[in-house]
Amino acid sequence: MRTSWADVVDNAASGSENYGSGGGSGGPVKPAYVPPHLRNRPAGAEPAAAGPAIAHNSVPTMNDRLGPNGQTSGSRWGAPRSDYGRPGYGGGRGGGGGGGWGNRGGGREWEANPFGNDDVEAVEETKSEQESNGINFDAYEDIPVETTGENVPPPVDTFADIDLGDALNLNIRRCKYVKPTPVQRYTIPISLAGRDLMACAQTGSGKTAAFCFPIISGIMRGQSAQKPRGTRTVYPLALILSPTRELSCQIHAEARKFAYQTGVKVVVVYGGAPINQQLRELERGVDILVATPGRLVDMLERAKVSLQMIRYLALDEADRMLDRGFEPQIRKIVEQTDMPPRGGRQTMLFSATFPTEIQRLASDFLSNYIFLTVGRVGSSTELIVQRVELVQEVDKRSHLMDLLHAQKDTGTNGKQPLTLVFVETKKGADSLEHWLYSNGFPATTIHGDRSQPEREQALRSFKSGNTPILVATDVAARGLDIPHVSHVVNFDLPNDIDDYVHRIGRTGRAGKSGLATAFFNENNMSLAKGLADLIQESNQEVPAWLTRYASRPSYGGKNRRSGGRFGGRDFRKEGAYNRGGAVPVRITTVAAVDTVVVAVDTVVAVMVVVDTVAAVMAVVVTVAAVMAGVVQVPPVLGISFVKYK
DNA sequence: GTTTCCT
Repeated sequence: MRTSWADVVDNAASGSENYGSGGGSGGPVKPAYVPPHLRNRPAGAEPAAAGPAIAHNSVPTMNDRLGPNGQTSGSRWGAPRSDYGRPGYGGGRGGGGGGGWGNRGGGREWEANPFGNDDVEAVEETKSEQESNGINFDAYEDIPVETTGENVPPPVDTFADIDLGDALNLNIRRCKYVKPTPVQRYTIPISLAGRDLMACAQTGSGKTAAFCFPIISGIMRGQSAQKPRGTRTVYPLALILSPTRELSCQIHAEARKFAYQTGVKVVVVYGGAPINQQLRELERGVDILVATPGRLVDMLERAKVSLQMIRYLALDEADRMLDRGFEPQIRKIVEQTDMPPRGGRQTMLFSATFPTEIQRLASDFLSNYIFLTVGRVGSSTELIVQRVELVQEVDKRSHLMDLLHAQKDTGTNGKQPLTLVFVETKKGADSLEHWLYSNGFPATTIHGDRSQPEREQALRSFKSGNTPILVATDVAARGLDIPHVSHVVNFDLPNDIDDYVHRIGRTGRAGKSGLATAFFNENNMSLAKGLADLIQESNQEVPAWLTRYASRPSYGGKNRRSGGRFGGRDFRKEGAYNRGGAVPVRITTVAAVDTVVVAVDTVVAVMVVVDTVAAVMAVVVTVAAVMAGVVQVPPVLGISFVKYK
């Protein structure tokens, strides 16, 4: 039987004091002012020849790493690498593309243009579309930011302030990203400085770009060691892990845009799809590997992939990746493979939420990291109008139908707005979808019992508006960037307030507003306090009945918020025994005040059960002293010390 | 009690 710190903490259902918000990927950005020197440039212009928009330092090193085939890559900043023997990158289809790129190499492949329109000038042409697809930067004004850690690099105000490289800068313009979002302003300099990072930022605030840009930039400019040769094993330089297949696909699609014509190759692997096809893709070259944990473990065990060259590790939805369900696989990937240890790689963890106990776990993977929170608790969700309605189980369906009927009339252009309905179980999802469909509502469903093609079809059908109602389990709760979701219905509320935060974060993205409705009844009492506090912190009115439930001690449940502070707190700052960077003793109060879990590091842990608050404090002080080597263990209070692993 | 994550 496996026992770990994670299990202890997780089973303990500890009360934590942490909270964050947000979590998503970069959405579309408001087209805006293009400085004169960037105007009228041929879209496909070879940056190295066209003259950099940003003065790059003249690093005298060549990117001379060897590709899997042993060819030398002659490229550095801006220029496409030829280390996979690719041919001319072909400029790009459609208007404007063309020139410059792709006069190198002579290989076999053509890099598909991930952009619909390759013309940088389109940035200006689409100014009139601001309202429809722009990030509402006004929504990001005055966002409180907290950073902790040693020597935190200062934020930047514009992409031009960052030395990302010509090719990447061009892609940023192609993406119509004009100005970095707050999380990007802070994380990109931190990442470029080579620092490890734990970042909490709001849903839909642009985290994907925040970790992709520095990785791509770093690989473009990086000195690289020679990859081992003579095997069919592939050696990615960066690994991005995410908790669902669809999210990995989404990250891959985003990253491919950012990496277009940089020579940096991005590949995604995930379950439910033919593995041989993915292996072939890998063998054509991979710098950045985006993966779900299961499929990656499979490939590692088959020795198809080696992590020994990994320079960057990013965990998206990092708190989910380190909770009980995923933690063993993540440990296997990060700690039990040939991946360089922490300190030997750069590790970046991102999520909208970061419970304290997960921060503790996460610190195992980090080295002298910077902790960053962007966004006040509440500001993350102020754009999302939250409604909580008292609905009994038997009334849920008819109540949902009322909501759907009501908003049918509010749709624009004769189209019903997109509604995402979360349920607790896979069976429940199928059953609700069937019921909706037979009642004349075009719905589809996404959950883990459906085949991967079915899941992807459901998502496409929802996005396109063909079936404007999507019934989903938590597979769709995190990270997915689905434009135009105007309403999230928590048909069944989740057990964890953090899951609620992520679910409602599927609407109100990129600074837009959204609506979230929750059906609350006696089965959700444990969520009452968390929900009431969250709504309160979002400056919205809490229903009186919910306040009453929340104030009942037995129903209050845990409150993971940190007193209306920022989106999360660096757990290193908490407690009296862990000041400074090192963490001599980690303490979690569990459930009630009668249980304390103390961990000294990942190897040794002690569980102590006592019965009064005073005893808890006595134990804490004692254990801390013991661990610090100050005193011998006294036989205090009949404490049982359980050592494991 | 559930949901993700290799066949």
